Amino acid sequence: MELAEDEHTLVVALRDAGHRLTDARRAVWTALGDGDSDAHLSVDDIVERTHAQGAGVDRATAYRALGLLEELGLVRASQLDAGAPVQWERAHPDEHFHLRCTVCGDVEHHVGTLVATVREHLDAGHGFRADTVELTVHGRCARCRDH
Amino acid sequence: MELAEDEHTLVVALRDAGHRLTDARRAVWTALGDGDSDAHLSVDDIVERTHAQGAGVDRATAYRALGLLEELGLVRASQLDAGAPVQWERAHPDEHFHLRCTVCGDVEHHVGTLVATVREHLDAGHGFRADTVELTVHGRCARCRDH
DNA sequence: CTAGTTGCAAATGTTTTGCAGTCTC
DNA sequence: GAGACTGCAAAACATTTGCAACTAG
Repeated sequence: MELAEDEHTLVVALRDAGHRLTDARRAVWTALGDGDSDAHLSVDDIVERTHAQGAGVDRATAYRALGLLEELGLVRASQLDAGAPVQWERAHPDEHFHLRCTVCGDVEHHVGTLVATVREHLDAGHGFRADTVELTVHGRCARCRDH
Repeated sequence: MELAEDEHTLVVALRDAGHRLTDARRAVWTALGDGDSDAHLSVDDIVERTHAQGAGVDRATAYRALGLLEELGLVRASQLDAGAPVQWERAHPDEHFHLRCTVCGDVEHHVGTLVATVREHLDAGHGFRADTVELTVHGRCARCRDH
């Protein structure tokens, strides 16, 4: 049931944009949904997971699939660390941003009004129409803050 | 006068941390101060400027110098576009973030209370102690918003 | 003089691209 | 069947590193 719903999202988005549903795209999409949905996966992580699933996808193909899914608004890329490989996650309807703990390395999502606040603030006060708000905070999480 | 003050900042920071003042570091620092101080320069831009100044610095050396100056808090790196080369600017005492116009490509600085607001919000409401807040907004600036 | 720095060249790691074969629609 | 898609290998980038020569303190 969950799987079916997942696939449905993918199928519809691809077809509506005139693209084909292929094993590779399905495998990448599935890999992003595995386990905890908060996962931030590098392209290599994703490729690895597709192999574990039995439908091994090539790295180049994974890059192409992710690029397409990003265009379609199904996935989201973030550069949590400059220089490090880009990390991918399924797009979430709520705007959120990333809290990266520099001690334990954990990445949490933070959903809230903050992004909307930023957007309004800029529109009203600055005439800037925000499309995407990329907010990453590095610091120490509640567990690690006292060392 | 302005140049002398510039250099002073650099000299003091380097010496206090036990590093040497070299032509290469001075050239990189100067390159970042050239022209409009709002410039966001890639490493290649910086190298190019050092050559224009007459004190040509190697790319590897520029990377090393920037890494050091970043540690000393004199410069700041930002990844305005995932995948694109990192861009550098002199550190500014005010916390600010970047507004990137997707039409004209311009990058403006926005100084204000927003970053502090984010920081407080996370500390009070979430127990997260923020060290660095990286906020980049992509959208259309006041000039380009109406196409 | 001596350890910190530099330039050059080569290595690393990520992402992109060209192309012949494959598979979806 | 036609054109979109894939895998493989090679290319293109940004960034880092090893090392011998150089130089600031």
